[in-house]
Amino acid sequence: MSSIFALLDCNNFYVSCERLFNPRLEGRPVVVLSNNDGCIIARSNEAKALGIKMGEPFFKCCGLIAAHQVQVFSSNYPLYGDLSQRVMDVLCQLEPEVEVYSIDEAFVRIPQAKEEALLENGRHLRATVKKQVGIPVSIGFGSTKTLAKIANRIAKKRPEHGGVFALPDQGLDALLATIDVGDVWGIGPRQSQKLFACGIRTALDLKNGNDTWLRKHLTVTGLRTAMELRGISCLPLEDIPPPRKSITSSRSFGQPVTDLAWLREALSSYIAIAAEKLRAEEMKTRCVQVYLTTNRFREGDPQYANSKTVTLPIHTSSTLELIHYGAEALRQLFRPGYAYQKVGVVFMDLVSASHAQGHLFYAPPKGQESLMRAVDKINRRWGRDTLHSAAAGFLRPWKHKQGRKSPSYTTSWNELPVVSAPSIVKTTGRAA
DNA sequence: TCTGGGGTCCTAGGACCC
DNA sequence: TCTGGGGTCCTAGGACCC
Repeated sequence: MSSIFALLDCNNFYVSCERLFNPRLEGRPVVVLSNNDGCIIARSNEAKALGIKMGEPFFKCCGLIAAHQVQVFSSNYPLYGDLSQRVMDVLCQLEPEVEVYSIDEAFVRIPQAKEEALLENGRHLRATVKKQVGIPVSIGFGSTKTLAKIANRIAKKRPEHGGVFALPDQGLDALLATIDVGDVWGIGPRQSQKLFACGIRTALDLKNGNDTWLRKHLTVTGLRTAMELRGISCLPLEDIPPPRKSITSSRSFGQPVTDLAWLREALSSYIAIAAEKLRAEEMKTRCVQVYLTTNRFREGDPQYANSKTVTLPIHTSSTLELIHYGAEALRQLFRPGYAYQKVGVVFMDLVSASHAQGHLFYAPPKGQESLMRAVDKINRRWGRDTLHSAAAGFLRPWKHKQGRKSPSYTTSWNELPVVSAPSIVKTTGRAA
């Protein structure tokens, strides 16, 4: 029996998370910034209406933001991650076949049904998430993932549908003719430009494109997208996430760094973050890539960017071992006389911890695994960085900016929201 | 002054093999 | 006059996603 895909997408997710604990933000323009308070990565509808663009550098729209009293927040991933989990939990309780696609999106596979039944189901999901978590979502239905994406877009952009929309069988082409080809999932700016130049301007044009031409100019992924627009499902629901292939950790510095010792500190702390994730997923790595780069936007400055990959004797998940190899790679990469903007680490060649190969002639340092288990346990209980490698430093002058972060309301005991009823209780705590 | 971070997939081209 | 064909594996770079 054929099935239908639904895409559930949280509206302006990070902004909605901020509003949940700060209702005064309702109806006002709000934006959330990327790490290091660099770019705009989430906007309320009011902020979008002001013309603030996604991905725009913060410093470029400061004027607009001040003039309209736009509320600005640093990103608060512990909060967003926790609320995302709650949304997905609700969804999984209501639907058996769910693929969590990103922090704010999930695909659901449901049996084929009449349009009105789909819409009814969607309205129920939407109301339940709103009631139990408080986050507004939009839901779109289509016969493939790509079509569900388009339906979701229509649900979000056209308020008359009340946040839920199902693509009809009749008149689908007329709808696709209203969608820019660049707004189709999988068609990015480069391909969009190429397609436009060749007269393919809408989703309908792409759907009707010539297969040989599409294969040649957009590769198999582009052809797959066209097939999906025709209602031929090429992208299955991945309700069991495939094993992860790499883990990255990197940050831009709050200010340029020239000194190898500071770079090593920063790198060590990023390695610690990535290694913690590695252990949390019960995996090990044998391949560590370190990279560093100067600020490419400062065209007058001398530029340098490079990376080095080292292969370890055997797989490991020990922060200390990984820092050891990472630091050596960094030492080889480092060139004096540059103002560095970022270092980062990538773990590749990941295997499940229980399937890691041993080595006939190499014995890993003893006691690392139990040490790391203890460190993780302490940090889970008392907060990240309660216990960390000395290599990751203490002063951390390189640390990124995060000047406008809201509290971690739902994940830190010290930052719980405080609700007060002034006529009854005089609060002594910090106001929420 | 100030421009994010973390992923995946695909292809072309080189190295190497028989 | 005349220099094969077919295959695998690896990597760097590009494109896309949120």
